Amino acid sequence: MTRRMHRRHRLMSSGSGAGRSGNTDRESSASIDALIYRLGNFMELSEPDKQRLRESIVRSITVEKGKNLISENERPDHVHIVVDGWACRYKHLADGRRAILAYLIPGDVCDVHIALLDHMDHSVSTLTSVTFALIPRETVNHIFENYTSLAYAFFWASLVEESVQREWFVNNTGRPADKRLAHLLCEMQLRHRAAGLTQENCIDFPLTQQDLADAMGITVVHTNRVMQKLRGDGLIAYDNKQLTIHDWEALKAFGDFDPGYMHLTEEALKQ
Amino acid sequence: MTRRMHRRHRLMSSGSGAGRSGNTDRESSASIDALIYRLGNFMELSEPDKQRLRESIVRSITVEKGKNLISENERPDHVHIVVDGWACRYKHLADGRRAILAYLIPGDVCDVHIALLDHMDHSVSTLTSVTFALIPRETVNHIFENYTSLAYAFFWASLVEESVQREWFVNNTGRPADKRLAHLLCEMQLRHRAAGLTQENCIDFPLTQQDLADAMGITVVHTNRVMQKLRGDGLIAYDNKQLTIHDWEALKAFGDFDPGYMHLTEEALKQ
DNA sequence: CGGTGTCTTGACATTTCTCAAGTTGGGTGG
DNA sequence: CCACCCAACTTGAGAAATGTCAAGACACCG
Repeated sequence: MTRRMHRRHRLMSSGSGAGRSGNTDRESSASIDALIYRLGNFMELSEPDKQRLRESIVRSITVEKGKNLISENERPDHVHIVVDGWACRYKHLADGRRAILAYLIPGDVCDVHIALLDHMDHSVSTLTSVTFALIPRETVNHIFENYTSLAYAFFWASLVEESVQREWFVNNTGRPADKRLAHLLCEMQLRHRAAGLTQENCIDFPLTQQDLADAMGITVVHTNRVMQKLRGDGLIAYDNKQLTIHDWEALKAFGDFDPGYMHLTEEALKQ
Repeated sequence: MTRRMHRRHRLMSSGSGAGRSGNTDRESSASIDALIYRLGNFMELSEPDKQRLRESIVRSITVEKGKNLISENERPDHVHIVVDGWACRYKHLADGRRAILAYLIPGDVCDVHIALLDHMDHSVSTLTSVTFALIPRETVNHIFENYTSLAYAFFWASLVEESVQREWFVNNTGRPADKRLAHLLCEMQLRHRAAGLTQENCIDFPLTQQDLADAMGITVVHTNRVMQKLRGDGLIAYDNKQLTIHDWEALKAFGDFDPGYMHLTEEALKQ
């Protein structure tokens, strides 16, 4: 009776990779492969389902660095999916600081929430220049109501995001700043790997120390010192917006990083 | 084409309230009204849907205080719903401390995750003696695949929980301990009110200071001092496991509490 | 070549932790 | 009914982590 879905891992559909960096013109044709790749982590999407997703995209837009895409309390008409670049969820604190709740990288859905909730409870803005693919809200609702397997896939993605949010909570609540940073870097490395955006132990890392500080809930000054410590200990290197993890096992151990919460497949973990 | 669901607020079905405290024998008949009440916050469930939910419950269990209900990495066979008492989600930190991720009160679903994910990424345990209603996982999957409106309702509950988790993240990451506690108490008061579990400005509050400390990521000692401060300032009173909020507006202001993230209806907010 | 954003450094202030020792209150066996 | 026991709550004093402020260094861009 119950058709169980098993987690399966598929390579991205032939010949098309989620844009690595810079602007290839593939993106302007609303490449949603990053999302399909990600959803495919949970279940194998059928060709018709994939096609359905691709056709749902009405257009794609590019937003320059540091701009608000969605503001708290709005109800956007479209669901946005990151195709290229880094964005973040955030809220403002009473004293004016910005609390970053999540980093969004290619394949991440910014706002499924608005398919069901009547307002955004946080904002989304870009940390680099970002390209988004847009699906009308009505289309998303239509998908939910007519294609169970796609609905499952979106629900799955949402549950995984919730799990990541819980781990961020644990990270910021229970670990000192140095381990906190180590843990965060481990996660970003793995998420990039799982999205096919990494060469070896190196990822594009265009964030400023302020961006990191706002996510970890510490000051820039302290972020700087903690970063120097990790560098000094030979765990990481950072140069020209490229982050290199010199000693993955050591960084993982130091940051108490256990990737179980990311719900990745075996393949994505090893790769 | 798209049938939009509007948020509606309904009183609990006649004559039955979510168990207030103590053990009434109503609970042993697998009262799931707390959940129906909660889901009903988003949309009016049809009578057949309500019936479907009630019939899904195969049994209810009572677990004594301080016991693990679900452990990390397990995949329980049933979805658990709190009917009476307080439980929590938590993870262990490397140094042995416990990080509480969420408090679960009547109407909260402990583990929908396992309908889609293959393992729990955190544990659930009781903070008081707790009664749970159980729905077999297979039944939940069946509901998802055959009753769109109920599936929507569960998805909605999951999105709201995610939103609450984000706010907990902001709270612990961006606010000092005293405001953190004020914010937490505001939330618990409102959640109880929205679940019909409050008289005036007073709620059952059976948590120890250790339970609070583990949720806020501070030590018991500091929790104690901060609590005294709120009491000293005349914001709250705490006696005999009853929490009284003397000055709601002041507590709200002090804790920067804005209930938007809870996605409650107007009615639930005013009441 | 100057300017602006980002990174880095130092000295001192504040929050929170640690440890260690009471105190209180409800429950339980004699 | 008393005596004691244990969990929970309180208190104090000193230590550690992180914040604040202020200034200088670096680097990229127009």
